Amino acid sequence: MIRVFIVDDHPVVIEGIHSLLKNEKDIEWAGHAMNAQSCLGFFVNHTSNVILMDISMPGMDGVELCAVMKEKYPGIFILGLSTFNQGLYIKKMMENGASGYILKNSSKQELLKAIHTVHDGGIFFSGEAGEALMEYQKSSKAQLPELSPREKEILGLIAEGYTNPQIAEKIFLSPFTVDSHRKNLLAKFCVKNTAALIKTAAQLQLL
Amino acid sequence: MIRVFIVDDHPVVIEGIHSLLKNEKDIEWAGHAMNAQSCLGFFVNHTSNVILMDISMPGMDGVELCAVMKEKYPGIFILGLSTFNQGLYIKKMMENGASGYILKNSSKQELLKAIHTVHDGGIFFSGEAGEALMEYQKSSKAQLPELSPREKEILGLIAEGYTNPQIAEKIFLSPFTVDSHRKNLLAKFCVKNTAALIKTAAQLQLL
DNA sequence: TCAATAATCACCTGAAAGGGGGATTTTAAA
DNA sequence: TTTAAAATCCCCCTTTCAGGTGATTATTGA
Repeated sequence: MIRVFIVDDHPVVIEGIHSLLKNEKDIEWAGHAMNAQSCLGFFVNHTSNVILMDISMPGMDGVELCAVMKEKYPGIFILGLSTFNQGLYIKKMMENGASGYILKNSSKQELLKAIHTVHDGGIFFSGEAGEALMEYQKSSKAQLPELSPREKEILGLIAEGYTNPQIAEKIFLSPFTVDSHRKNLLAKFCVKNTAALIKTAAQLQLL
Repeated sequence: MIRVFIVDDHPVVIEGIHSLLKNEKDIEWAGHAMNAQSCLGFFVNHTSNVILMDISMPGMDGVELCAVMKEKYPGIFILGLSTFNQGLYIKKMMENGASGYILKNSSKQELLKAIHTVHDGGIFFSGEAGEALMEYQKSSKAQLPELSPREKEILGLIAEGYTNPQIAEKIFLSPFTVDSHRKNLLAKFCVKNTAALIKTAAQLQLL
């Protein structure tokens, strides 16, 4: 018997999935939580093998909650749930122990298949999400340059409108050093000037 | 009798709202569409007074669909529906004839109240959405500077990484002119350099 | 222990951006 | 028709940025 628990802050979504699953013979409704806190508190008394978890929730989001839950209850399988098709989040979710990812605009058939697959220890991706992940992994180096902490810090300050001398004063560095970091940022993002740098960073949600 | 029709690309949402409304005495389920096209095609044969409409859908989005539907069927009331709490979209939706806006993480009570309110010709906003709208309208002038077509064009080219001389060559202008527009952009956005300009524009979804 | 990376600092050069100051001409609205 | 806004153009000067080249010092992982 598959016991499904859901964590989502949208009543409509909880109701919808409940409605889709309630007539399934091999699936039992284990309950729901509307946020990460109540999930952590409430879940102790329940047993569930599969958790459907919204990636974006107020307070602690699904990505973090996923890690905590997997640590406390290694036996459960977590299926990410979202309206978005965001390669970045899917990857983070997987790194934190999720067994798969499904979009809320998936069909009932796809939802059932996903639940069964992860319950059997498999990995499932929504068609589009799967493609997004592939796309992401293929081009991750080009799209998401790995930034050092210092580079992230300086990128943020550049976006705020600070000039090299101002940044240097602010974080107690030589203007030369700040300039080096800035040039490395341009190189890592494969862009020629600040405008393109900030636009790209904004698009990749790094700001 | 209130006849509710829903346009949303998420089966879970359709199912959830259907489930929440099916036991309501004065509400009748008029059907659903999964995208703007099928809504436009399918809706002719149906009568409905209230349409719940997702603002973000593949293809034509709710904002556009709202305008089209209101033109074809002026008698219906449209209630925007979204996971987000985005003042900008709410405003656009309202400008296109919507009677209100509700978040998908609203309670059943709030959903019912919203449906009844718009059916009676009123205007309804989800608590948070309402605040967002107020916040938006209060600060809209400061946050959303009015840009001339030329300025928008040049802003876009700056974001692409083109320099003044390159832009000048591209759109057959003097570099001086491009520079003037650039300086006007900085002034209108109340920022001191390109980095802050692009960040602000990206945050306001102008890119 | 060795290699790789991050982080730091430095200089030179030319190009671009930013802060001022003006000016004329279209175009659209009042 | 007058006015306002947009769009166009020009020049001054200073600062900042970007490209190139080079270096030393942690820190960390293999």
